[in-house]
Amino acid sequence: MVQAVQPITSADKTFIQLRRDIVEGEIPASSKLSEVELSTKYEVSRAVIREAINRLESCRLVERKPNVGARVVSLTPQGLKELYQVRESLEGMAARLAAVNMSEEEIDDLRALLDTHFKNVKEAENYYQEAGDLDFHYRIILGSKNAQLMSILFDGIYHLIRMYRVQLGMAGPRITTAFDEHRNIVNAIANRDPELAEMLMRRHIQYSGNVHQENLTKNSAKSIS
Amino acid sequence: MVQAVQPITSADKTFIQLRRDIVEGEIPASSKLSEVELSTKYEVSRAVIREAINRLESCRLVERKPNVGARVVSLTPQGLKELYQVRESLEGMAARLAAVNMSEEEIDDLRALLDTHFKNVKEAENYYQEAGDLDFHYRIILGSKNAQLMSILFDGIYHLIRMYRVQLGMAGPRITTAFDEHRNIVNAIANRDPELAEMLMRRHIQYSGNVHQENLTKNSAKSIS
DNA sequence: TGCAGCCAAATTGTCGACAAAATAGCATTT
DNA sequence: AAATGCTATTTTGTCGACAATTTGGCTGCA
Repeated sequence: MVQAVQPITSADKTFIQLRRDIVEGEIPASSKLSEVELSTKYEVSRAVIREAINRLESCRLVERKPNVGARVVSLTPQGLKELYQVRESLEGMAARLAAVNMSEEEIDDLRALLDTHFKNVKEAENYYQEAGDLDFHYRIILGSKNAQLMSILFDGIYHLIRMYRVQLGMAGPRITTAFDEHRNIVNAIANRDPELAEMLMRRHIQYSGNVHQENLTKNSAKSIS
Repeated sequence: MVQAVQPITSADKTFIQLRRDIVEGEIPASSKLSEVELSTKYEVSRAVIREAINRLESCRLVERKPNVGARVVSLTPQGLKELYQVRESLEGMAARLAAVNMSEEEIDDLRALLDTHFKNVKEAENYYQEAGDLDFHYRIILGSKNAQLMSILFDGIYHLIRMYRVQLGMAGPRITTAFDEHRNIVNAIANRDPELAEMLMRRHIQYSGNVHQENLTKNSAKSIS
């Protein structure tokens, strides 16, 4: 028996499209979201747009004021810092839980993934870089087997962080060092060492967060001058 | 000049009312939420109900399937466990950040609060217990000065945890020991010791989580027999 | 009896219209 | 000229109706 694909409503599609446009910067940060304007642009009724905006609000990608309207959130160094703090905490916990809950098979797959990425990265320096990093974190979060954790990270934090990365052009170098960090984390998980796995993951995210912070202040200084 | 109160829309009120009814169990767990039924019950249009349900979904209090409808989430031991794992992680981080970001005045206030609660608890054993505990955690999360953290905890996790507590009747005793734990956490924050504050907070939540877990399994065993 | 397909009822998804509120511009006053 | 108050316009909030989809039950057939 084939699993029937879940039907996607118009509101779903509009939400996903809108989210994409906001994250990728086609709808710029801090800009106002007019319901009528968007409903003509995306060719759906205002009700659909309203539902999409509501969902975007609960992702914290837009902010709404009653009777006034919705704006895309504005990007601030403070905001990015806060995001990374939450991410560090949650993914640290994810690594801790993964060290307990991941199956041996999942761990083997994760190792294989790392090898593949390593080869690809050596060949085409930074093409696979972001995708590889994402894959890695994605699997560990899945490995935590904690639905709340997954929901908060995948539906919320990750889109926000990506928004910062795309719009402030923060392609962290750090390729080879990040790779060693990834490998150490997998080893900790394979050794069923939750404390170490958490600690390594938290450090790993702290480092990448710091890099982004620096890029951000550098870039905003540039754009001011 | 007086700060104007933010206008509250019908959808806001309905959302808050619905959330209350779900958390307090007046709308039982796992029950279906019919839009027409609710719109007659709360005397608002279906559009308002839909918006409220959408927001409840992003709080993870209800689950929706396209073209089928929304159900209140079901309460499972696994679900409670996952919630406490996330809570431990996030509030641990909150305590860590509070140790850095809370002002001296806020710390003094927190100390005063603890004293007040201690007296009240001694007088009327468990009346102030829950409110006191809530107050304490609330202030530390505020003290983190991290908007993401606050939003995830206040808007999401806390209502869900309360739902479990109310509906599965988990009034943890643990009054005096919890008090000592609270005091130690405040001391760590006052000493500007982030690592210790985080560790103590995480333990504190682990303990209370364990108590609730036990109550839960006990109660569900009871209700089965 | 069991099962497949179909039909009817109920439920959700979408839409356009109206009501209420906020905003912007203009006139008036000091 | 600046500030205040009013009015017109725009924008959001709410509603009821229609369309699309699912669900439950019925009929007919093997």
